[in-house]
Amino acid sequence: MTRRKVKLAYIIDNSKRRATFIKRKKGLIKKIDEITTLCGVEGCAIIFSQNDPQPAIWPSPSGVHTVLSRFRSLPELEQSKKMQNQESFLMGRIRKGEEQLNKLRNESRKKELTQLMFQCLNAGQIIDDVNMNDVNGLYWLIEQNMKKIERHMEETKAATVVENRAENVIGSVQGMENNVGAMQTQHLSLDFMTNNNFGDTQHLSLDFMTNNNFGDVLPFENGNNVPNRLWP
Amino acid sequence: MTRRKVKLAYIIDNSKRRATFIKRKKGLIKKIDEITTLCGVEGCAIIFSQNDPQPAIWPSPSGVHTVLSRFRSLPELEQSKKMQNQESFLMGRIRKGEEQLNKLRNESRKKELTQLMFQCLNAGQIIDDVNMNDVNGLYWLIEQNMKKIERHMEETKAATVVENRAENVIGSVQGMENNVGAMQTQHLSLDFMTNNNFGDTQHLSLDFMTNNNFGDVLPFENGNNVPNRLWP
DNA sequence: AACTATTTATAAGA
DNA sequence: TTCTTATAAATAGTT
Repeated sequence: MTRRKVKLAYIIDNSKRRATFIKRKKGLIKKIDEITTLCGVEGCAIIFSQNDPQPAIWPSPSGVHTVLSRFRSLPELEQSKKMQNQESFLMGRIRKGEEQLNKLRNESRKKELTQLMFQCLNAGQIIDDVNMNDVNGLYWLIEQNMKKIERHMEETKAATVVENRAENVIGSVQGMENNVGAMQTQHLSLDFMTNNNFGDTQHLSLDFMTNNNFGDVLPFENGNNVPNRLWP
Repeated sequence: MTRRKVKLAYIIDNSKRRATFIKRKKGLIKKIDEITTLCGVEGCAIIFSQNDPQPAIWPSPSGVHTVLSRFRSLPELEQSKKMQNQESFLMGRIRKGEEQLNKLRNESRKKELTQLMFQCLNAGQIIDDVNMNDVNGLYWLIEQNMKKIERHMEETKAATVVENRAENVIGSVQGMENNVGAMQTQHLSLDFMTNNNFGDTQHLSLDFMTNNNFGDVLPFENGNNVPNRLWP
């Protein structure tokens, strides 16, 4: 500074502050321009003025793109030890969004499967356009429901499953594996009935074979893995 | 600069460039810190060094958070005329993500409603824990399906709806409005049947009243509005 | 918006 | 590298 060494604190006086802001903003941009040119480096800056809700300033031009994709492609947030802050807010934001997306995808897939299950129950059979992937999904879903029911039974010590109105589906699974050369096939027969909360029960039996491991579920990001989507 | 006026161009000499980078980076951060403090303004900067794939530098700490949420809340990307660049790559990324989220939310809600509809159809009545919101949703869903069916009939000129295997639900809606003082109530009776692709049909009739406009759907971001979520 | 007295930033040298 | 220092740049206060 000049004429007087200024003390580093919020400038109360409105016009003075505004003037300073404008001057320093200009200087800042110049500095950033210089460092990028001199050092062959990508960089950008954002500044919001306070009363002026004027958007922001972005110094370097295409730099923003490069900077941010590089930033994004960092191996791990952990690597950001060298960042002068603890955590990148923006990356956090994106990560959060992606988590939400994954969660929603899982929920969505679960709903699809439940719907498919009910459709099958309505039809009394596996309906035509159910592919292997969906059968895996159904298998997974039924397993989950069974686990839930088992937990619930454990808790309530209820004698009969049918009276358990909290759950929709009970099932029994018998598995049998054959190894045919390198190809592993499995025969599975599912036999389940519903207690669909409205008094009536329905039966469905699935019978199929596959060369997939039924236990395989696709790797989703967050906790409760759901086999992948039914409809693209 | 000093000792000599430096010409603004890429510094060829490696060590010289590195030294300059370090010095100027430090200076830059200080400047940003100063402007934010002095002017009560939020700002941040990212710089990647070039050979050093060291992540980046983030000057202001919590500033990043505020800066970016403000940046996000800008009325329109169009407003970014003042930005010294054309378009924020990162914001695009975030916006895309949000669009995906919204789309998925809508799909998800639609699946919930479809499931609920089938449950109702199974039960032959509106099941107990269906709230007004869900009834609105059902109404909406049925309307959508009806529209679809109508469009399809239009296209195929098919005489009977029951033979239309592409759709699940047909319905008829009769509405009647009374204005009771300031409070507007509506009596609606829904009467619909399904052709659930498996040969059998099911009937459901809903009878209810409300002081909501059934036509109201909650404002979702993208296109095809779906009434809001069934389960929190 | 321009001016300048000073403070700051920093290129080059040690 | 780090420190020193001469000098270029930035800018607070003033007009």
